[in-house]
Order: sequence, then C-alpha cells, then structure tokens
Amino acid sequence: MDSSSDDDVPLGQLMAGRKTAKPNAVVSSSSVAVSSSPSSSSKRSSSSKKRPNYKEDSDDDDEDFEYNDDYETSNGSKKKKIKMENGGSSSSNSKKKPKVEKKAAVKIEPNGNGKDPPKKSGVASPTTKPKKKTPIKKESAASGTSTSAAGAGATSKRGLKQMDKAERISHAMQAYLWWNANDPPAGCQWVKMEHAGVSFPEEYAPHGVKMLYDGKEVDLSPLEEEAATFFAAMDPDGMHLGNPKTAPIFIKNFMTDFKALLGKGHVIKDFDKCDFGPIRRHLEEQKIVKKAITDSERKQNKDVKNTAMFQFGYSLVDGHLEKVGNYNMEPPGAFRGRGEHPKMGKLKQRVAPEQVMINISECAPAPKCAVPGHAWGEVRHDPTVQWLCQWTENINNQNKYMQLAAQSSFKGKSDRSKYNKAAKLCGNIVKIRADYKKNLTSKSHETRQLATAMWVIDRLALRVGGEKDTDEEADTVGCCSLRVEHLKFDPNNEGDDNKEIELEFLGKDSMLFKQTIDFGSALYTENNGMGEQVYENFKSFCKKKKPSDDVFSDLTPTILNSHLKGIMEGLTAKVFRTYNASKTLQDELLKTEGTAGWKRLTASEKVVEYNNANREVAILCNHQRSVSKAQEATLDNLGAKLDKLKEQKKVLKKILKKITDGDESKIPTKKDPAKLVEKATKALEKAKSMKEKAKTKEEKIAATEADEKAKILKKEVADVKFNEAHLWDNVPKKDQVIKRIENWSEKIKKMELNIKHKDDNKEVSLGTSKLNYMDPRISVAFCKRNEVPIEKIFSKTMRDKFNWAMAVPPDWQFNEEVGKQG
DNA sequence: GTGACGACTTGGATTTCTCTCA
DNA sequence: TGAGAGAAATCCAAGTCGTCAC
Repeated sequence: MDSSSDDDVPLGQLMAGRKTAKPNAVVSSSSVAVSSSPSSSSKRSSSSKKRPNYKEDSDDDDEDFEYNDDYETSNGSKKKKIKMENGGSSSSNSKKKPKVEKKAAVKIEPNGNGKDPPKKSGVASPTTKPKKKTPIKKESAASGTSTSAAGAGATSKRGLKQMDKAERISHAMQAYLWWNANDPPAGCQWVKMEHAGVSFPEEYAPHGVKMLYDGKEVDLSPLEEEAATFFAAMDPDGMHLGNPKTAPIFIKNFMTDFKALLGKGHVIKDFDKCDFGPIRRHLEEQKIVKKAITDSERKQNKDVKNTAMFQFGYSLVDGHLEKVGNYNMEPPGAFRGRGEHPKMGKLKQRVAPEQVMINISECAPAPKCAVPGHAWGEVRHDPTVQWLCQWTENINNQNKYMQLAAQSSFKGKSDRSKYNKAAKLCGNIVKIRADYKKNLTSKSHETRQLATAMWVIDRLALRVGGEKDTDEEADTVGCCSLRVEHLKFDPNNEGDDNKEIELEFLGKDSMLFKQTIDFGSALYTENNGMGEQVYENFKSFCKKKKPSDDVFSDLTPTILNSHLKGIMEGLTAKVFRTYNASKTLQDELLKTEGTAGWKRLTASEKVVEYNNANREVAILCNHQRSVSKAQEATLDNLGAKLDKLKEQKKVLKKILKKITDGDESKIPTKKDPAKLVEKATKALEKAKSMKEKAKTKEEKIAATEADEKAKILKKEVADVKFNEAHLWDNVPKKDQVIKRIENWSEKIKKMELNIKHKDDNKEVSLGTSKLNYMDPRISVAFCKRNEVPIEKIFSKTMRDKFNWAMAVPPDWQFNEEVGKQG
C-alpha cells in the first residue's frame, strides 16, 4: 500500500468521508472504507460495470460497498455478498502492489464462513489478488436459526438497497464469526487495532439567562453559568433533589464546588438565597421549542448524529470492523451518584483531550484529535487490554474507558467464557455443596464463616460484597460486608423455635434487599439443605457484637474466592449468580414445557411462559426497578378504563332487561360529538400550520402550546367516544345487545389480565438477567424447540450480542458438558 | 498478607425509537 | 394517522476480580 495515501488517514475520517481514500487501495488495517467520500461517485463509475448484481443510485452517498455474488451466512441462508473496500474494483486491487511489511493490508470481506484466511498472530495476511470464491461452510440444518435470529432480521424482510448505511455496515459485520476465527496470541486481546478516538461534546454555549441571588440578578461567567445550569437542569422532584435524605447532600456538594468555581469574595454564598428559577424556566422553554421541531430539522439532527457515529463509532480490530460502545465522551455535569452517595452533586468536570489516553496498535496512525488546538494526552500500544481510550474522572478519581460495544467479538468471547464457566459449575456443584455443608459444623470459626457465606451466596444469590469506604461511597453491602444491624432474628416475634431471619440491607446501586428467610422451612432443610445449621451459625456470628460489627468478621472476598478457586479452577463468588440464574431459567422452562396442553399454546403464550421463568430469575437476583411516574399514570389510566368498561357492561345489562321487558323508553343512545370533533380538527390544523411557520423562539413556543391545546381537545373527543362506545346511534335489537355484552366481558377480562401483568412486572427488571445472567443458548434452544421466533425473546441488539449462541440445537442443555468447552 | 489499582462486568435510570390501537 | 405505551438503546455509576507492589 502506498504509505503516502491512506496510512496517515485516521479511521474516523475515512468512515466519515472527510478525507478521500485513494481509489484502488485494498482495505488495510489503517484504512477502512466505509466512507461516503466525495469521490465515491467516480469510484463507482469505474467499477459499476463489474457489478452486474447491483447498481447504486447515483444520488446515494452511501455507496461504499460492492454487491457481488451471493454468499451464505453461518446457517446457510443466502445473502448478497457485501464487500467493503475503499474504492476500486477487485481487479484494480489485483494490480496494486501489495504492502507486506508492518502494515499488512487486510481485506475486510464477509467470507460467509467466518474463518479468517490462514494467518499468523491472528492478523489477516496481505491480499493482493481478488479472492477465489471459497466454498461456503454450511451449518447443520439442526441449528435451524435463521440469520435474522443472529441479528440480520432486517435483511430477511428488506433488501440491501432498502437498508441505510448503518444497517448495511451492521449486516456486513455479521459475516465475521469470531467463534470460528483464530484467537490472538495468549495474553493479547488483539494484534492490530485502530480507531478514531473519542468524540468530545461541543463547548458550552452560554444562554445568558441570569440566576437570582437574594432576589437580584447575578452576572456569571460562561463556566459559572454552565455550573448553575447543571443544577437548574435537575428535576426538583427527582431521585436526588426530591428525596429529603439525599437533597441536602446534593445541595451541599454542589454549593461547595459552585462556590469554589465562583471564587472567594463572590456574592453567592448561601444556597437558600439562590434562585435557579429563571434558568430552569429557560430550560423548560428550550424543551418546548424542541418539541416544535419540523421533520426536516429532525432529519438534520439525525444526520449529525450519524456523522459522528460513522466517524467514531467503529474500530478496526485485526482486520474486522467492530462497533464501539461509548464513543461519546461523558459531558460535564452534576455527579448523580446513587442512593446516599456522599459525593452526589459535585461538579463532574469537562474532560479535555490532553486527559485522554489512546490505545492503538503500534503500526496504526494515531487518530487526529477532533478538538482544534488540542492533542491526546498519550498514545499507548497495549494489546493486552480491550480499551480504546482511557481517562480519569475527577469525582472518585477512577479510570473510565471507551470500549467496544456489547456485540463485539471481545465482549462475545468473554460472555461465552463466563457462561461456560457457569456451566462447568454444574459438574462441580455437588462437590462444592458437600464441601460447605460439611464445613458448616466445623470447629474452626473461620471455616464455619467461609461455609456459611458460601451457603448464602449459593442459596440466596447474594453478591460477594467487597469492603467500601463510606466516606467516599454509598453504604451498600453484600455477603462478606453484612453487618449485624442488617439481620433481624425472629422478626415476627413468633418465639424460640422460630428460625427466621429478616435480611434488610442496601445492595448494589443501593437497591433494597429485604427478605425474611425461614431457615427451618422445607426449602432450606430438605435434601440436607442445612438451613437450621446456617441459622445457628448466624446466631453465633452475631453474638456479643455491636450492630455496626461485621457478621463475617474473619472473611473477605479474597479469602472466599481463593477457597473457591481451590475447589474449581476459575470459580469465584459471582459465578454462582450466573450458574443459579441459568439453571433456574432452564429448569423453569423445562417444567413449563412439560405441562399438559403446552403444545397447544400459541407462540405468544409460550413467550408469556418464558417471561414468567425470566421473572423467577430476576427475583432470585433481586433485579428491581423503581416505578416511574409514567408507569403509575398508565396503571391509573388502565384502572379507570377498566372501571368504565364495567360500568358500561352494567348499562348494557339494563338495556337488555328493558328490551326483554318490551320497554324501550329511556334507552340511552350515542350523542353526536361532531362539533367537538370539528373543533379538535381545526385546532390541530392550526397548530400544525403554526409549527411549520414558526421561526422565532416565541413562535415555536406558541406553536407547541397550540399543539398541546389541540391534543387536549382530541383527548376529550376520544374520551367522549370511549365513554359511549357501548351505545348505539338508535335503539338496538336484543341480539345486538347480547353480543355486545359478550364483547365487553372479553374486553374486561383482557384488560384485567393486562393490568395484572403490568402490576406484577412493574417492580421487577427482566432485562438485567436476560442480558447478564441467563445463558442465551438456553433461550435459543427453547425457541427452536417450540417454534417461537427468537425476535420475541431477544431484541436486535441482544441477537447481535448473542450471535455466538444462535447455532445451538433445540435439545441443547446447560450442563457440565458445556463447561468442558472452557 | 494486604491494600491499591486497573480492567472489566453488571445494573438501574434516562432517553429515544417503535409499535399498537383507537 | 397520531398519541400513548412499551421496548430498546444509551448512559454512566457501581460492582467484581485479578494483579502488583510493598
């Protein structure tokens, strides 16, 4: 490759089409061509004749691919072959002299079977000739899952031409099946990596709205105004300022940093005299203005976002394009620590490029810093780590990283290894449980503590609970850091024989764990469960201790984990959560699949059963969520609707009685809402026209207000219609009424179920366990066994993340055999 | 043996997008 | 067709665990 051409073109610029890559160049590790470069049209003209299968629209600036022969995906489904090259046809590539030294050219080519060409050190070998078509490796039909299941759902329904640029890149990326490719050398995550660095937020643009102090306007510098705006942007009723416990912490920290920023002698001293109202109102106004956005403005915003994504959102790792996760630098703001975090409200500073370290391969060009006049703090070449950029945040002095996205090969590999490790536990769990059960009665205090903690981690799925500095962090605990005050013996005052303990503490993210464990119940005593012994141990560990003392005074996560490693290689406390979650899911699914009538259920009904199993796992792992105001409102609305339906059913029954009795007087009929409908329609039209004409802030606000008024009218129309939906324009016939009563009974039943479902799930978060704890292969096998489309279980992102799991057969089981795969 | 720290995973809140239903 | 609800994506805080220096 010509080093004067692409070698100095950072990846991001190529991706964003800022600098035109030389046509004819083979895609190399230092030049990816998913660009929309201005020269692409000329590029097209020279190569279009060689691509009979695809002709790009002349005005399509997304033309960066070659659509050549069909290829097949991992499962054998036919797809159009997409070749991503930075210009030129394959024939022109073949004429190009290869560059073989440091910067070996790497052709990104979805070869269908996901196997890289033979290579050393995991880097694709230089390519000079167009590749001979390789036979496509078909996966067994038993694997069954369609490509759509692996994340290319859009492709099965839409042709490549209908896809936008991001979708086409995503589609092309799916051709790389990392699980069939060679691994990088031991200890390395990659051999070659390049990327465009991190995208920085724009500099603060002052709005000039003045806050008040003691009733008077205060002049602030842009930096000071920005800080005041951070506070004004906080929701006064939100989780920080709306909570009487956390609001004083937040305010105190904010004021300390704010005053430090203002400097000594500044008029602002006392929070009680501060009035952020004007800024808050300005921000509200901005929101209203934003609502008046036109379709073209919306498209423009999306384009800007996409430009950043194409520039920064991809990385080239060992010749393969990978998605970057968090390519936007965290903007400054007020720190939003959870629970009663002692540092909440402190000002999170803006991160400058000089504070950022870049990690790329030695032979790759360092990305240009996109902020004028600035440069990266350091450029590193460390293939042993996954991160692409690193910086240190000022609140807790912790390192932060820009990494590849969840659907990348890095994350996929570690995910698969995590689940295989958990599966390995299947084969060791009997031995491990025997070990801790024996040790529960050990004479050694340390051994008993260790065994008790293992019991708790295994049976109650608690996290290990590392030590925390409560001056610096929120006071949350896990197993090893449980304190006596978190345990309440005999919480219901039931007497001496009682073996109940109420565990109440704040866990990760300050989520409340509150459960009464009956150690004497069959659940914990059957099959030598040793529940009663655990209870006795807790009693002895808490004896003669102060409430603030540690229950497990002789135990640390390090001791516990090193003991676990002695039993099974790689075993740590967190593996138990993965194991128990996956095992629970599998057991629950097999149980429900074994019930009578299972085969008669529809796919949607089977999904409900799957979600029920998922809920069991979420409850086990204590994955909670707080009920939002919107959710509360939804439930209230549904409740009101249900009441109305019931009321209407009563009316219908009365009508039926009247008709049966031959008394057709006073039978209510529908009122004509035409006038109201007309009023609402006119109001909507007016609002729409105002929105289109609005240029100034005031006009936009007026347009949004008009729009909201119109919506209220529309809602009134809907309410009127809903309230009279059970009636007729004229007096109905008897059979009409009977039919409608049946109809209403169905509606009521459906709505009651819906409300119950929503109510049951409102405080349980199903996503966390699905994303992090339940082996995806269990879900995939379930879908295949039961003809449930995988899309009903996994979103697009999840299907991409779990692409490695999609080929499992329907009878796949989470067991020790899987664990042997490592 | 232990504490600090780096690297990575886990997790709820928030924002944005998409679907459904009237 | 559009509003509202729900799902998905994004954000970034807060865990776990391995390694290393002392």
